[in-house]
Amino acid sequence: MLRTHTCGQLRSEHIGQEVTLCGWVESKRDHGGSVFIDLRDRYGLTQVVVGPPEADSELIDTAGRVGTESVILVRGKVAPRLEGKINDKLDTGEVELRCEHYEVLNACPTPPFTPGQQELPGEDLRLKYRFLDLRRTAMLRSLELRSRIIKIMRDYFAEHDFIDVETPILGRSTPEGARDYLVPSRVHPNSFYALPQSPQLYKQILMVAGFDRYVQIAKCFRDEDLRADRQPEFTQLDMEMSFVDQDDVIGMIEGLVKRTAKELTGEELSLPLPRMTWDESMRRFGTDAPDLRFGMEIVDITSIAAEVEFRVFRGAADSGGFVRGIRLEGQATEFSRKRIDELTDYVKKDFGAKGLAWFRVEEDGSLWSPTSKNFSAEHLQQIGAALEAQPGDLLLFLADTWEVTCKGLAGLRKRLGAELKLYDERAMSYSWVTNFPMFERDEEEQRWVAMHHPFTAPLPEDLEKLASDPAACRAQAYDLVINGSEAGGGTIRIHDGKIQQQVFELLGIDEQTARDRFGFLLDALKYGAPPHGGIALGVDRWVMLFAGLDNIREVIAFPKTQKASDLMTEAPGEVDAKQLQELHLRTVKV
RNA sequence: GGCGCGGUAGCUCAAUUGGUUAGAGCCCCGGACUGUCGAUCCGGAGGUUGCGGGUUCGAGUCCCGUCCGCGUCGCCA
Repeated sequence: MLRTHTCGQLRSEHIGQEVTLCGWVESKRDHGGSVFIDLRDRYGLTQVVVGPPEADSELIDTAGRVGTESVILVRGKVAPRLEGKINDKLDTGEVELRCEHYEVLNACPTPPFTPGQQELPGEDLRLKYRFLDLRRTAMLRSLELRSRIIKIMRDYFAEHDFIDVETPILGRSTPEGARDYLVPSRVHPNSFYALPQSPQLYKQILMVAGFDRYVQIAKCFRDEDLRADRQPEFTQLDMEMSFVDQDDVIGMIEGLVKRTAKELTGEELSLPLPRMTWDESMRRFGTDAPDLRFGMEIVDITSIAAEVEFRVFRGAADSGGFVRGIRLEGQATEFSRKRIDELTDYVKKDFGAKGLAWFRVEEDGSLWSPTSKNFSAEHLQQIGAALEAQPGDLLLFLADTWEVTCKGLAGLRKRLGAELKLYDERAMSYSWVTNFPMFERDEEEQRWVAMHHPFTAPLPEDLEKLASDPAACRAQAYDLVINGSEAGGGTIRIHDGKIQQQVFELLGIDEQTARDRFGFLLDALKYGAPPHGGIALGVDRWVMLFAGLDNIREVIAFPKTQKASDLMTEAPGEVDAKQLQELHLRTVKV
């Protein structure tokens, strides 16, 4: 080692020792007669003093000219800080290193930004110079946290007899689900591998193989548009268990959640975690991933709306739609017309709502709105009562299809919850959403599509609905929700070839197609498949949520931009004509 | 693909209704300084206002196109 200690290590007990430190020049204070250098490495910051009597004027001069972010080595004795000069902002603030020997290991030209600077540079710059950005303490902490979380996960599953198995990255494209990333085959002209969207099929095969408990920290790839919490390549903790039901899988994960919460936040969670069915979640929160850190639940007033004169409400109710609303406690006077117009714009543009109806609750408890003359006093009173309105509240309503009211109100609730700071940002909320529907209707293509994936088992009591009423058929599927974010999702799988066949039929996958695409799985299910199920946890999201961040890129060392490029390596890039030729590919001008 | 925000000095930002030579802080360069820790003081350098076109006597500012970054909807079994 070039060094004897790290920059975060020295304390008063080291006073008098001769030590060598290596690190980056975080900052420099040049007084002419002596120079103070803050030397930084991963472990901390130590003040180095280059001055008399240890250093001669030439050394002082040299040190005074060192550039920020240069890598240097300094040797000297640890000395106490002068009387009253202790820096309690630093762990090493009681001491300093009096430099006797100084070496520049690598000089740094003026960097585009420095890790220690006050204002955070633009994100594009941070991504281009990620090696500088990663020197920032905040990035270091995020990635340390990530490392800790992954270790907790690995330890936990190892203790519970899970086998860590690696599954292939080069696989076969499965047309269901997200868009695949494709890799052309050199050996097989016109054929392509697909990068895994998840190790789903492999882990089921491992269950058939009798592995009983499988786990993997798996990279997954989906060629879909990005979001603040979504990257095209991401990490899942993927697991699968045999001879289990939904409660077994949930119980296993709850143990992990409890341990993680305990180790990271010190919070002692009481299990089991709250559970809610999908139906209930949509009814109360309009989303399958409700943020339970605050209330502001959705209230349905369709039955009242059906009676009123106001056309927007009655029209929605008469045409099979819904009128649902939320209550903003004490916000009547806080929300100007302009602010309400902004919210109206938001629900129109983002969720296709036709408008946003609102009422102010007056001092006497009566409801007022620009449209209140279209309501009888009695109806207004009923609406107020339904939402438990108090004087000073603001009530917001959407009158639309079930779907639009769900999405719009869930959007409003999420946005307003954050804007009005209705919850403690450090608070964590964990819960399960269960009993998802098996199928969704794809109106464009006029067919059923699997809500989770085509291997999801229906609830035993809904088995006959597969044939009679697919829309009402519920699945043995469960999502873990943390702070309104989907932090994981899993299912019990179909282990019966006949039921699998039935699901494929319903999805419009005929026997031949099923055989072509999933023949190996159907074979495996035939040759002695145990009942099995599992879950995949979004590792990046876990880290993001436990770090209290709202952006997944902050917990990934080398993330991609919204257009899926890497600004540092400039991936993706063009390739040589020769490479294309070997792959039997030709590009087309766009 | 839609909607929205942004792009001005190396960095973070400002620039009135379209009007003088596009400013400030930080950084950088030179000088001063025996204790600073956001050092201080003096002086200085630094600009194709993302790119292309248009309107205008005059464009950082208005219009059209385009590229890039961010947010969001669609999308994400």
